[in-house]
Amino acid sequence: MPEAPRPPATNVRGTKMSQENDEYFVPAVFREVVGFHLRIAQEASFEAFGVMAGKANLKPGWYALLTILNEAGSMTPSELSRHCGRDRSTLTSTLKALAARGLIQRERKSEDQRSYEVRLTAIGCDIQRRLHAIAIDHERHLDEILGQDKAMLLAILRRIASRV
Amino acid sequence: MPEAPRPPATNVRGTKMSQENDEYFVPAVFREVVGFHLRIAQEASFEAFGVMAGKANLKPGWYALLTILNEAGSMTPSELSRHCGRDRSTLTSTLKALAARGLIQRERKSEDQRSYEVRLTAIGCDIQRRLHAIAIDHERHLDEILGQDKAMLLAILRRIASRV
DNA sequence: TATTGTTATACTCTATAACTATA
DNA sequence: TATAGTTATAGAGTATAACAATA
Repeated sequence: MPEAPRPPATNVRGTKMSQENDEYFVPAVFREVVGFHLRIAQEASFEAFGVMAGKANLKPGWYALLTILNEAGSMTPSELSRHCGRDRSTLTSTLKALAARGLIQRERKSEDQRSYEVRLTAIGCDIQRRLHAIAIDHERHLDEILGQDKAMLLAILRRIASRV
Repeated sequence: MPEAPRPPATNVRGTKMSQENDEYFVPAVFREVVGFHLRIAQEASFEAFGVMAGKANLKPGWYALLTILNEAGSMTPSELSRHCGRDRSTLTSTLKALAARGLIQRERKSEDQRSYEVRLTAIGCDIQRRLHAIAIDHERHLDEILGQDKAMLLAILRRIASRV
């Protein structure tokens, strides 16, 4: 099924290639492969967001957590981990860092002494807002790239995520 | 910009949620965010491939390398790294493992004693074929999900990757 | 000087298993 | 016994910097 060998490309992703239409390098075998293009597009998008956040000295990895908290008001770490789709244990160190920097506050639950509610502090709200502004900016950029196709892209991606 | 707080969801990705149309959990704020859905779709697709490869006791991470080598015939590690869009140093340990298992062979270049050509052995070709069969299978599954929309999705993803 | 492959090192993100303190 | 949060540990996957050999 792999295509015939090709003259060795001397190119890198991001470099214009004379034989291709794409502006980034794609090994011939992967040209029509959905998973490949999904990965490249996802990496490009995430990196662009990360660069913008980095310029503002903000951790891109905080964005999802802070935003979910901002939306929910408060939540336990276990609830948060379910909202992120990641294991509880992966949140501990991040929550610790967020607390140490005063972005979140923890409050023991009276009904269940094992657990506690996490909520944003004023600083946390501010940082969330700044990250969100970057995300909005990034999304606007994607909107420009996507034009009329955004709704269709989202529908297709949802279909992949729920049925694959 | 974030929407109003919602009742805390008790759900996890993959679980049906009564209030949503999606079959997996999506925090309200991220519902129309391209980057979020890109990530979820990419993870789902990659994981599905990984599960299939795992069942055959094959490392999904080998697929790209072996397939590029199969296509090109032979290549130096530096060339390979450029084709993958990763730093040279990230390939060393994988190439070592592939050589140790007899999937690739290395041959010193006469013109440049610093470098060598990597090519698949018969075993390497076989493993590549098996991984490729899984990839084809996976792609067929995606084709079923995508139907007529595949070409459009690929075009949109290429646009994101090259312009973001 | 520049490049190739390698090493050392580190950082991010993720997971599992076991621990503790509660329930 | 079961659950919430934590810890220890590990494994991908990636990157940068520096080194030896060679160009």
